[in-house]
Amino acid sequence: MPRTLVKDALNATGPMEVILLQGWVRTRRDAKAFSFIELNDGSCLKGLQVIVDAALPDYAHITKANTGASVEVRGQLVASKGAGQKWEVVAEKFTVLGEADATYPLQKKGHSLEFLREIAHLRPRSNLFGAVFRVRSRLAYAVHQYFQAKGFYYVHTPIITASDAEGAGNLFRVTALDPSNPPKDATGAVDYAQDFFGKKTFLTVSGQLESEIFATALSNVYTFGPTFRAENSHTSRHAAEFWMIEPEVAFCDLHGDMDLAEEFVKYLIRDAKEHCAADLEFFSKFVDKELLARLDFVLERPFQRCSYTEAVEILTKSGKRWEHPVAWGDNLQSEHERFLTEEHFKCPVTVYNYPRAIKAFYMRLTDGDAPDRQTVAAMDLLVPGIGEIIGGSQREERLDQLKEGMTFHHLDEKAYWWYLDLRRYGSVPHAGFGLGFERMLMFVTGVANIRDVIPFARTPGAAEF
RNA sequence: UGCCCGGUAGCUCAGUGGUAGAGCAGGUGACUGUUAAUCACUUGGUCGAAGGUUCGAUCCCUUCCCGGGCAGCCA
Repeated sequence: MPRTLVKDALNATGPMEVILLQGWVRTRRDAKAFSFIELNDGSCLKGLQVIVDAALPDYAHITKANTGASVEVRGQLVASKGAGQKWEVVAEKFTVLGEADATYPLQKKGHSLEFLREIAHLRPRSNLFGAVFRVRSRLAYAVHQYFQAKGFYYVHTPIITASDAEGAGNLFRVTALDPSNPPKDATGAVDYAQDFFGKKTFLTVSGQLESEIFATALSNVYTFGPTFRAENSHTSRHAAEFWMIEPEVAFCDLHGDMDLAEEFVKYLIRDAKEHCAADLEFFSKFVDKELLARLDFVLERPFQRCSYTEAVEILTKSGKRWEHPVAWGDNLQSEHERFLTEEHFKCPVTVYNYPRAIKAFYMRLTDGDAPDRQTVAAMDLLVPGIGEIIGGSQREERLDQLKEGMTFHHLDEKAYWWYLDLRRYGSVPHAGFGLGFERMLMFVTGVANIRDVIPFARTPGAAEF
């Protein structure tokens, strides 16, 4: 007999004569003549109440059906006599498949997130993490739906890369050399020419440069994959391994890029609201009371846009005392970004046209800037509570300007010969951005720590599981 | 990497210079169409580790380990 998921049983339109359920016991309440079991199989947040009558031959096993035990129930789906649920199952056959003794760490009470992180192999069985990872799955799907429906092609950019100077943080080295006895060259340095790839290689920090190759062939492309940064970051919004979505669009300028970013973010929020309503309600109740109101608010209005120069003016005139002074040419600090999105605009803000010196070499030089206020067509999307969720730019499509940019940033043209070739042959204006998938999840779920929206977080000093 | 906070029962925490307590969980019993059930009783601790100060340290000091927050780096 086929198994019925709890989700489908709860959505039943009428009683059912016989139904098979398999899942895990969340809690058991014993009465004199029968027991109540709350059965959860992860298919949805809610569990299904099972009634096991003491007259059943299987009732002897009921004491083994503790919180955490896996069980199988065959029985009748009937309208519940109790309040709190529409349907319940009256067991006819009840089997404990896998016991869980008193050492089972998940109790029928709230646990701290820190504790749950230490038991990352069991935390998906909790309400909160079940909900988080259902939303994560749904949004990953929505990413593909969004881009595929818009005619974007999905490109798999390499995980192992030889580009080591993209300016996006420290890289993890990939090597097959024996670390205790590496080959040396004439100068005594490690000879990577003898390594697996014949050169230094790293885990990717971004698929952007490669996706530009495909954008200048397939027009509209996106990547969605793991990204690695060997930064020693101890914050609630940084991980060493995270997933990033990077669309790259040919024949697109910075404004088209910002439009796309805004539409995409709103699409994901709308999709989660539509397909993960129960899970979002749970977050709204137990994680962040203002979550649903904030998501609605964000959906309803256009994101604010302001140039870096305007942002500096706003910050300067705010009358606020900044820990880090505000000056044109300096990077916006967290406190500045938070002020813009949380206090000044009180909504997501896209800041664009940043000073050239603080941005990457591949960003397009803005025409007509004063010589001492040179900017590039970069944009950051800032959201309340998290800060930067998207970073993007229009890419420099003009060969001479790109070369000049590389000189400006002290990069070696030779290492980027293929990247320059894209500007030599049929170059087109193009733009793209990177959305941190986990940061998006944090925004949608209200979960405040990035370690709690990724199944197995990799952070400095932590690679368990 | 810098600054700050924390580590006491399985979990969440309180506490004191004289070697410890609560709630929940676990166990036993009672009771109940219950629903984080309820009530009674009960088991349970090298107070993160190592040094030091002290007659005596879980408490004070130092170092280390671990967790967390903020900043920088960014997504």
